[in-house]
Amino acid sequence: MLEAHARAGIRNRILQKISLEDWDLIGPHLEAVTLKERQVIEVPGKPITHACFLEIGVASVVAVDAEDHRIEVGVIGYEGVTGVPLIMGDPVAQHSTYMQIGGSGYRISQEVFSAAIDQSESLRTLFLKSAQGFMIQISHTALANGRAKLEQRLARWLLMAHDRTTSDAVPLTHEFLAVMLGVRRAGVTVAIHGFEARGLVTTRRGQLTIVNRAGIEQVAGSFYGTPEAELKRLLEGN
Amino acid sequence: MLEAHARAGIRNRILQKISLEDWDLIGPHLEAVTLKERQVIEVPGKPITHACFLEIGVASVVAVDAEDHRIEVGVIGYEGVTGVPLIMGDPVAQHSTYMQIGGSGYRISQEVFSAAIDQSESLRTLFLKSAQGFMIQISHTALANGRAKLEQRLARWLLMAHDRTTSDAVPLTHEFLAVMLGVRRAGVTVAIHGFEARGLVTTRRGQLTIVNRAGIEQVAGSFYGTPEAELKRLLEGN
DNA sequence: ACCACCAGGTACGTTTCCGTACTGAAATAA
DNA sequence: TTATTTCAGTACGGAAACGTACCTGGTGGT
Repeated sequence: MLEAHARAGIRNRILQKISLEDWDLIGPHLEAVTLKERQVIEVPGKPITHACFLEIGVASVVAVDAEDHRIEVGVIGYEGVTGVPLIMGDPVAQHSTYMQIGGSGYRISQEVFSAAIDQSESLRTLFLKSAQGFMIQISHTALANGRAKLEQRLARWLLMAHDRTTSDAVPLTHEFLAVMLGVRRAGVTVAIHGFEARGLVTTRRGQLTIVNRAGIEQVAGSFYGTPEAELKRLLEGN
Repeated sequence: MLEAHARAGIRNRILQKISLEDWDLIGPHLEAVTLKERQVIEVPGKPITHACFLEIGVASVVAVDAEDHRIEVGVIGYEGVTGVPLIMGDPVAQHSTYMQIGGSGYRISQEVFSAAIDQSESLRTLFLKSAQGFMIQISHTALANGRAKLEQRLARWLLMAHDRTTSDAVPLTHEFLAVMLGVRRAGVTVAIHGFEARGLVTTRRGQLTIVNRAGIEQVAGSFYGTPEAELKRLLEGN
């Protein structure tokens, strides 16, 4: 439950963009939630119970196929909302979604969320733009997966995570980074060593800290940036 | 222009699904078009002028970044419609879209298309489901790009093309297949030889014919199939 | 304090695919 | 027909990443 006057403290970009008139459809139905790392948000094939507006933390959206091949196709943080299929009118989750970096947010039930989108055109426009931004992110994941080297993909991932966290620390094991990128754990270890040697990051057991973001951006090259710019255009734009 | 009684001959799955009431918003504004191979449909960063309902042929949707890395993220045929961003309320193309296999279809101007979606909720629901299906396709392209071998990705592509064509012939050079998959032309040549040796396809200069579809499905494994099944669920419903 | 476990460092042979490039054959244009 | 271009076949060294596996040191539990 969030009163109109409480909106000041909100970080979530989408919630911020909701107009005062639309706020009644959403705000009063929000429930503050803590989201621990590994907490499951959506399960493939199962109904989506809530949409979740993240404030802190990073959620991973992972595509899975029938033979259990899996790879992360996108991440969601304070700039977006989980439950994209709901926006598209599909109540069923297609992907596995879970918290990769713990945090907090506000959630709203599927029923209220879907009804709000149906009722308010301006709300729908907003959420559709958010979904479109996410779609662009997925496209560029496909591009990076097909064209980029491990090192570039890792750099891209770190930047996307960094965008969505408040500190420079990325509290993740090499193992999890490897699962998300769809590569070997050992491959991630070696790549991180490369970053460390160049002074781009420092590491600790289960944690990695970004020291030179510009340097990491240079490694990622243009595999990073387009979805971020496009989301900005979609939300701020015109 | 297409009168209601002319709908019988339509192959496009989305047009087929438009209700009689909604048809007035779309049908009378359709313009029959021939779509030659390589014909450009959307250019990244430029406004989308039309949505295009394909009847025959296959369109490639290609993600491009600032350094001109490019890879195909999805294909569209008679099961869908080009101009997905329009459905999401974005008038600007993000991807490069062009005909990969020539054919024909019906197009409708952006203005009329967008207005129709705004006006009719049932129409919007239909197109959103189509867009959601396309998003799933992109996700699985990302999965295949990250996890599958060249041979599996080639098999997946051939199956997706085959689904969208009327004959078993795929009139494409190895060069174009390579561009779409983001691999070397020589790599495609070798992979096709493998298929040929196993009796899965026959080849001619600039053309490839599918002989044993089941065999190709076996090669692709579960990298093929999920988006197709999900689209069916979305459109045929529940 | 001890133990069990987990994260990470490292290694090695192998596979896959790349970059490049040359050749011949087929289609197209002159 | 001949010339030209395009497409396909093939080769070779090399880079990238894989699968696997073993070992060490940090961390948390009891």
